[in-house]
Amino acid sequence: MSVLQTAAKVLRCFTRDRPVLTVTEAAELLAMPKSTASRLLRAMRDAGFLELRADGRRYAPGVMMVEVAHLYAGGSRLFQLADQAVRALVDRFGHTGYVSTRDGTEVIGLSHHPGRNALRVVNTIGSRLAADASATGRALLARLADREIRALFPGRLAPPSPTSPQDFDELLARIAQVRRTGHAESRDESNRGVGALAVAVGDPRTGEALALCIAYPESIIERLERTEMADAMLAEAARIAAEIGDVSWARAS
Amino acid sequence: MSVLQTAAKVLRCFTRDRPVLTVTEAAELLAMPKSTASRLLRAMRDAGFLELRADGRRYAPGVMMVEVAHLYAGGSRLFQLADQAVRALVDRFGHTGYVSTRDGTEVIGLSHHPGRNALRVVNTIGSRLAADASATGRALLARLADREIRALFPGRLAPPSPTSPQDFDELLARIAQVRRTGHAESRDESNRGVGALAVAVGDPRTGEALALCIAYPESIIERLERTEMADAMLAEAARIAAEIGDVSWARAS
DNA sequence: GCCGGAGTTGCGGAAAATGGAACTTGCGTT
DNA sequence: AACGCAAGTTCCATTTTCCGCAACTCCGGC
Repeated sequence: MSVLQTAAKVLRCFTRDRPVLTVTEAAELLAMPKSTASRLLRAMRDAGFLELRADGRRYAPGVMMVEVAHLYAGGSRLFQLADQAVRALVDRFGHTGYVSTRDGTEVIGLSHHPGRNALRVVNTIGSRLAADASATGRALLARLADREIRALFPGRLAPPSPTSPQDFDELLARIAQVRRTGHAESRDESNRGVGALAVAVGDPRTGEALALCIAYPESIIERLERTEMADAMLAEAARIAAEIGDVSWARAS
Repeated sequence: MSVLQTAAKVLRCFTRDRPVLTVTEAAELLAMPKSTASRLLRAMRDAGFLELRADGRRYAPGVMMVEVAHLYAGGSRLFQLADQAVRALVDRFGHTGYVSTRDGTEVIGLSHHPGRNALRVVNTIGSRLAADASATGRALLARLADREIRALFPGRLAPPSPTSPQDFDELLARIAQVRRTGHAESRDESNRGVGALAVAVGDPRTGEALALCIAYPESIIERLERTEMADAMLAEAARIAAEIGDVSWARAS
């Protein structure tokens, strides 16, 4: 196995709950000799992937990661349009918005625009949610064929709340509804008390797809506002689809 | 030279202007044979550092980078306090705020909070500014001894505007003023028409230091508001210093 | 069908990573 | 102050990977 693979494994050891790593922790987590871990972490630091905290023992991700990550979406016109659209929606409605992408059965936040309301979702960028149990996820899944979706979910679903799809058939039904209405909706699913609307946009040529999402406290939302937001999101998505040249979108809506 | 070093060099090839890389580009930029570049990029993709765009030729940073980058600051209590403080300042004054750190003679944005005003600095996270020619940079430099600052700037300064320090002595003078007042100020320096106030906070035990910064359109700012903001920033910094246990800060103010 | 640029693959020599064990360091205990 | 202990580093022979060259494939344009 190449060093790069191992280095990537090290990076994946970092989590919200474990933002720093010592040599011993890394060695245990990756089941490697301490000597290997010691040299690897040092090499990663020398290369800029990690930095050594001032105590001299704990390693954390390096600034280089921040610099590079920030360019992740730079090459994607789709992302820029999506991000701009979400910003406009946030400005207009005051709720929190974000742009996400799908990776297998999970969705990952790529950008985050806190709104004016009280919703304090700590940090959605870089964190993963189950695709079946979130509006963003179902909006993105709706772009796949049922057959492809089935292939993604071989096992049983693990619904985090009673308002999430409880089994695969319910997931498909919810997704079918997304295809009809153009938008996905969640209430009280991965985050308690939080509702969300999501719309997917994509570039059919590249297969790239992103979801625009607006999240709000379930308690303060009115049906009228929700309808208005869904319409506004669809309008933004249509604008983006036209700009990108996504003809399939026009068909769907 | 280890693969990690080379991989890091590849990652550093990505910029705002070149957000994707082909095998040939990478080979040219890093002066390596195409075969090496080809295998390296593929290995980096297999490990998750890069992803291959749908055209099958262009590589871009991978999602993993976003995930890891987001944890960069998670291990730092100082960063969390600083970010929170900046958010409060942005809420109060409506201008754009950010948190930065210093890397040699440059400062790098770590978090970014767009304000309500019209200032549309596209994206400060992950981008670098000259430390000598920015408020954040001078605020952070002021924590060093003059001797250390001199060691950082061996050559001549390259002031980007007439309001930046034109030579090393002027830089030292501006920094001395930062030490007296506790805050740094810039006008029309790296960004035209933009003014900024910055205050540094740090943990003397670890040596870690960050700058809080508020940026605003130079044209709309009143002297009174600037004073108020500087005071508010100093108050936040003092709160953070107390929380962290930075006694040196108390001495400076 | 040919050309040229872009990217990949096979091969031997060269360089690096690996794991075990011995060694050093830092720290709290007795 | 010596001791024990855990964390981390260094040494070294072995194994694995990497490197650069050159030959090769792939694909679009002419």
